Amino acid sequence: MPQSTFELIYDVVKQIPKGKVATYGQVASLAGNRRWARVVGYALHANPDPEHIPCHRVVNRLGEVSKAFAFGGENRQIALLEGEGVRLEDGRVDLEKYQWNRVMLEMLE
DNA sequence: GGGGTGACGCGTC
DNA sequence: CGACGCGCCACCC
Repeated sequence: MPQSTFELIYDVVKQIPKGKVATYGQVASLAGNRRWARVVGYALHANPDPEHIPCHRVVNRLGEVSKAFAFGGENRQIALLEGEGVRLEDGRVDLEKYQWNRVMLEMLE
Protein backbone atom coordinates (compact mmCIF):
# COMPACT_ATOMS: atom_id res chain seq x y z
CA MET A 1 0.00 0.00 0.00
CA PRO A 2 1.42 3.31 -1.08
CA GLN A 3 2.25 5.88 1.50
CA SER A 4 0.68 9.27 1.36
CA THR A 5 2.67 12.07 -0.20
CA PHE A 6 3.19 13.58 3.19
CA GLU A 7 4.66 10.38 4.52
CA LEU A 8 6.99 10.08 1.56
CA ILE A 9 8.17 13.62 2.21
CA TYR A 10 8.62 13.02 5.92
CA ASP A 11 10.56 9.87 5.18
CA VAL A 12 13.01 11.80 3.02
CA VAL A 13 13.42 14.57 5.59
CA LYS A 14 14.15 12.00 8.26
CA GLN A 15 17.02 10.72 6.13
CA ILE A 16 18.80 14.04 6.00
CA PRO A 17 22.04 13.41 7.89
CA LYS A 18 23.06 15.56 10.82
CA GLY A 19 25.16 18.50 9.79
CA LYS A 20 23.69 18.60 6.30
CA VAL A 21 20.74 20.42 4.78
CA ALA A 22 18.47 19.86 1.82
CA THR A 23 16.34 22.21 -0.21
CA TYR A 24 12.59 21.92 -0.51
CA GLY A 25 13.00 21.08 -4.16
CA GLN A 26 15.57 18.44 -3.30
CA VAL A 27 13.30 16.81 -0.77
CA ALA A 28 10.46 16.90 -3.25
CA SER A 29 12.63 15.31 -5.89
CA LEU A 30 13.83 12.56 -3.58
CA ALA A 31 10.31 11.97 -2.35
CA GLY A 32 9.32 11.18 -5.89
CA ASN A 33 8.33 14.34 -7.68
CA ARG A 34 10.20 17.55 -8.05
CA ARG A 35 7.04 19.59 -8.40
CA TRP A 36 6.11 18.84 -4.82
CA ALA A 37 8.34 21.60 -3.52
CA ARG A 38 5.28 23.50 -2.38
CA VAL A 39 3.76 20.43 -0.87
CA VAL A 40 6.98 19.86 1.03
CA GLY A 41 6.62 23.28 2.57
CA TYR A 42 3.05 22.50 3.47
CA ALA A 43 4.01 19.12 4.85
CA LEU A 44 6.72 20.55 7.06
CA HIS A 45 4.33 23.24 8.19
CA ALA A 46 2.03 20.50 9.39
CA ASN A 47 5.00 18.58 10.82
CA PRO A 48 3.13 16.11 13.05
CA ASP A 49 6.32 14.61 14.47
CA PRO A 50 8.98 17.28 15.10
CA GLU A 51 11.08 14.91 17.16
CA HIS A 52 11.76 12.65 14.22
CA ILE A 53 11.32 15.10 11.40
CA PRO A 54 14.30 17.50 11.36
CA CYS A 55 12.58 20.18 9.34
CA HIS A 56 15.23 22.64 10.46
CA ARG A 57 17.55 20.93 7.97
CA VAL A 58 15.30 21.93 5.11
CA VAL A 59 15.99 25.30 3.54
CA ASN A 60 14.88 26.97 0.34
CA ARG A 61 16.92 26.88 -2.85
CA LEU A 62 18.96 29.88 -1.73
CA GLY A 63 19.90 28.21 1.53
CA GLU A 64 17.75 30.56 3.56
CA VAL A 65 15.85 29.41 6.62
CA SER A 66 12.13 29.82 6.73
CA LYS A 67 10.75 32.97 8.30
CA ALA A 68 7.68 31.15 9.45
CA PHE A 69 9.58 28.40 11.20
CA ALA A 70 7.25 26.84 13.72
CA PHE A 71 9.71 25.90 16.43
CA GLY A 72 10.05 29.32 17.94
CA GLY A 73 11.12 31.50 15.08
CA GLU A 74 13.89 31.28 12.54
CA ASN A 75 16.47 31.89 15.24
CA ARG A 76 15.57 28.49 16.60
CA GLN A 77 16.27 26.86 13.27
CA ILE A 78 19.55 28.72 12.94
CA ALA A 79 20.62 27.65 16.41
CA LEU A 80 19.81 24.01 15.68
CA LEU A 81 21.79 24.07 12.45
CA GLU A 82 24.80 25.76 13.99
CA GLY A 83 24.64 23.21 16.77
CA GLU A 84 25.19 20.56 14.10
CA GLY A 85 28.13 22.32 12.58
CA VAL A 86 26.28 24.06 9.77
CA ARG A 87 27.59 27.57 9.51
CA LEU A 88 25.14 30.26 8.60
CA GLU A 89 25.92 33.57 7.00
CA ASP A 90 23.23 36.14 7.52
CA GLY A 91 20.56 33.51 8.04
CA ARG A 92 21.74 31.59 5.02
CA VAL A 93 23.74 28.38 4.60
CA ASP A 94 26.37 27.66 1.98
CA LEU A 95 24.69 24.99 -0.09
CA GLU A 96 27.95 24.27 -1.88
CA LYS A 97 29.26 22.91 1.39
CA TYR A 98 26.29 21.68 3.33
CA GLN A 99 23.68 20.51 0.88
CA TRP A 100 23.00 16.83 1.46
CA ASN A 101 23.18 15.22 -1.96
CA ARG A 102 25.76 17.59 -3.25
CA VAL A 103 28.22 16.49 -0.62
CA MET A 104 27.75 12.89 -1.62
CA LEU A 105 28.55 13.73 -5.21
CA GLU A 106 31.69 15.58 -4.22
CA MET A 107 32.89 12.62 -2.20
CA LEU A 108 32.85 10.48 -5.31
CA GLU A 109 35.41 12.61 -7.02
C1' DG B 1 -17.03 18.62 -5.55
C1' DG B 2 -15.11 23.47 -5.81
C1' DG B 3 -12.18 27.05 -4.36
C1' DG B 4 -8.65 29.19 -1.60
C1' DT B 5 -4.05 28.73 0.47
C1' DG B 6 0.94 27.86 1.07
C1' DA B 7 7.78 26.84 5.44
C1' DC B 8 8.68 26.60 -3.10
C1' DG B 9 10.97 27.20 -7.78
C1' DC B 10 11.81 29.59 -11.83
C1' DG B 11 11.17 32.86 -15.54
C1' DT B 12 10.42 37.94 -16.48
C1' DC B 13 10.12 42.68 -15.87
C1' DC C 1 19.42 43.36 -7.62
C1' DG C 2 14.37 43.29 -6.03
C1' DA C 3 9.46 42.59 -7.08
C1' DC C 4 5.86 40.12 -9.39
C1' DG C 5 3.44 36.35 -11.55
C1' DC C 6 2.56 31.71 -12.76
C1' DG C 7 2.73 26.69 -12.20
C1' DC C 8 2.75 22.94 -9.39
C1' DC C 9 0.33 19.65 -6.01
C1' DA C 10 -1.86 18.35 -1.56
C1' DC C 11 -4.67 19.81 2.29
C1' DC C 12 -8.58 22.24 4.67
C1' DC C 13 -13.14 24.43 4.70
